[in-house]
Amino acid sequence: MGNYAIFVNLRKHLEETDHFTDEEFEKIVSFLTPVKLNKKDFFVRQGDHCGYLAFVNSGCLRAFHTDSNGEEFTLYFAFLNWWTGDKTSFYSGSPSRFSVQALEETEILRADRTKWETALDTIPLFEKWYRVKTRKSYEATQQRIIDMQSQSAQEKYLNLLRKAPEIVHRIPQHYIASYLGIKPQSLSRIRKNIAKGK
Amino acid sequence: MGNYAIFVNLRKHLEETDHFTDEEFEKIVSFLTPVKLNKKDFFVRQGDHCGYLAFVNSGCLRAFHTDSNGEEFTLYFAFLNWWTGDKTSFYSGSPSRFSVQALEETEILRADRTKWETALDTIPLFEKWYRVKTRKSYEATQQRIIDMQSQSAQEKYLNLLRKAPEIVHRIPQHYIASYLGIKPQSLSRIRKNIAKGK
DNA sequence: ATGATTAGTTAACCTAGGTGAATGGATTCA
DNA sequence: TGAATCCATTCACCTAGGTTAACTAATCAT
Repeated sequence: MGNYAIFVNLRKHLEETDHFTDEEFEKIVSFLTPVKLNKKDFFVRQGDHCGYLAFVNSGCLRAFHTDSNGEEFTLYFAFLNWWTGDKTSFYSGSPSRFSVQALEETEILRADRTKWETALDTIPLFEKWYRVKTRKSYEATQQRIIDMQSQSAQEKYLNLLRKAPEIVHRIPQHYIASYLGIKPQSLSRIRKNIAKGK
Repeated sequence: MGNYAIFVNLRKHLEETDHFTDEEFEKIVSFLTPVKLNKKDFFVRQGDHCGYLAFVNSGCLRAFHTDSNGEEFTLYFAFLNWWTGDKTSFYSGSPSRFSVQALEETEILRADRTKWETALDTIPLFEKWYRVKTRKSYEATQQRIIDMQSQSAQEKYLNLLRKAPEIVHRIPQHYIASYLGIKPQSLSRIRKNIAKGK
């Protein structure tokens, strides 16, 4: 089975919620393909079919939607131990509603549709794990809607700083702005206001 | 088994995606309790444990979050054939992040946690149905984030009118405003602008 | 029926964030 | 190593939507 080191994170991640036997884990791993992405490589482009899901093993990706005016909006950043890909597209074959692009050199474990289905069908614990995972993603997305609505841009930025400093410090500011739903100039202004004690 | 009429919608709803045998369907139904809600009754209050999920059989509910300033934001309206309830709270026992309140006299089919688990565990097709359903909710929520971000209030309102006229015409305007993320006065202004040809 | 809340509208003014343009620093790439 | 981008910042001005408050039309409760 060759290089196990690159599956260490995955195992730790899976075992945060469930305990998998070595056998089960090796089976899961056999359905995944390690892939390297260079900075700016796309994992999937909006409009294309998203044929894969990906587990982030190192590096960082950005998922973003481009609207009809060409404006980008960042849905999320995917770091170590995140899963990414447009599930709607993955499952139904519809065009992906967002792009996912590497912000730096990034290593992912890639699952294609048929392998994924086989994994879910043949490893009951994995299926259970995935069900809970999907539910949690749903909950996080619902929470994001609430947060988007109930906070000013400055509050959102300060909260991001508190809850995820690694995002703020690792990622170019114009992407942070696009995550907060504002323009880079506005983020600059907000940062200036914060610097001089609001 | 008494009154089957109130389960007709549920059956049609389930069979949109999967075909259930009479046996399976009766089993599912046996895990549900019909409940009547009067106008303004709460199905769950934000902060309380959400002990149930509900299928809407008639009437209409509103799911809304109240933020720290007391401002309400409507997450969605639940009509015929919608499911509602805060799943996070339902599954983990955490406080519900939003309230769900009847906007008119409403009939729901209510599932409590243990019954629901039993249904999922003992009816594989139901489990499969539920998995797909959860995924679709997730996708819809992700789409809502995209829409919230990429449209002005006026565009959101016009789109809502196009895509869901029954919402706009059945529901008091201040709730529509809170769904769009604006104040009732602003919705009035927008409606006036639209009336005089933008 | 009648007074009392609740819903919708309008208007004058305010503010957070957008726009466009200019500047300087940092990367990238030939 | 130098031209070309790209990134972050600043500023002057603009605009969508918020705020306050007044007025009217509906609903509701007794």
